[in-house]
Amino acid sequence: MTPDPRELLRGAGLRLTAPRLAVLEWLGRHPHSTAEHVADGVRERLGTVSTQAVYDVLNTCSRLNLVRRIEPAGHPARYETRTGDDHHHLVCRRCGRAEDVDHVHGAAPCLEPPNSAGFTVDRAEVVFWGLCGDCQLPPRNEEPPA
Amino acid sequence: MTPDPRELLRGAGLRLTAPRLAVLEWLGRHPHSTAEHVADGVRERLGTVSTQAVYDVLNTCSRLNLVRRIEPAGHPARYETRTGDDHHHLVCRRCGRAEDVDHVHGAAPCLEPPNSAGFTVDRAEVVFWGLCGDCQLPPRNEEPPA
DNA sequence: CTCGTTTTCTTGACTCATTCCAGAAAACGT
DNA sequence: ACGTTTTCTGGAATGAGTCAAGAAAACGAG
Repeated sequence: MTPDPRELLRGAGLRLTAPRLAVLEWLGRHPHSTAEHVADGVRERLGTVSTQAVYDVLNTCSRLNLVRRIEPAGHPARYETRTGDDHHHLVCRRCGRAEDVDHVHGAAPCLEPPNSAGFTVDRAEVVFWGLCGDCQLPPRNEEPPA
Repeated sequence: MTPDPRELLRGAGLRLTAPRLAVLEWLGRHPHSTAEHVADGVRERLGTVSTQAVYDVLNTCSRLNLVRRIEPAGHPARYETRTGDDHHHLVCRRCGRAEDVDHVHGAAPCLEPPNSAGFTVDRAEVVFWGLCGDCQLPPRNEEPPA
């Protein structure tokens, strides 16, 4: 289902450039990467790419909804190509790792804009905080109880 | 219901200091302030207080659950003294202003930790994004349609 | 396929919110 | 009143991301 980056870019009226293709392809394969991850991945296959170029691609594509940006409190932003469905995320409060969470109850459950004090609500975001598998074993002082 | 800062600090085993009292009092009166707001408010009544002191107070109190920190994506953190109940927030995506939202449906609706890929989920956070009253009038080019 | 225009990329300086550090100054138990 | 411990000050530093100006690619027309 991972759509061809070429298609995506054309569909959005963007020029096809090596950095863009590489970023989208990388993200398709590695969802929830940070900008730094993306930069690394992209450089691995293209050689030299400026950090700014990566941010440009990421920002442009976010704006056009080719990618979605997640910004977990206290961690650098992460990006994914799964857009369009408003799925939620599971985030590790220690390492920032993120995973997708499909809507729990059939449709949008608590997404009903509440009596919103003058606000125009257009989206509800749900983040489940916890510890990922790797970060659950942190008490690394494993002295056997006396 | 706003509890006495003095009580709170003592209850948490913290020393009573001018910056702490001032921060807590300010926050009680101005929920969802940013660190900068708090610093301004505190200085207004104490004269000189270092930025670091404000952050220290805020961090210490967050850790001890005397205050709660909200970190809306793309905006500086905001703080409030309403802790203990897991209410949600309404955030203006333009100016970052935040308002409280009591649980929409009786209990926690989609707060059920999903089948969490190895994660230990301990909290669900819901943010309603939109535009606050002041930010809804932004299209300031009000040419009448030709 | 060559040119010109427009978009994108590179480089490097810079911002902002926040933290780190070391020493000075307050709290408070005795 | 004192000494220990916690907290505050001042200033440098960090990390993630942005801004800005010029060089380099895309691509549509000829």
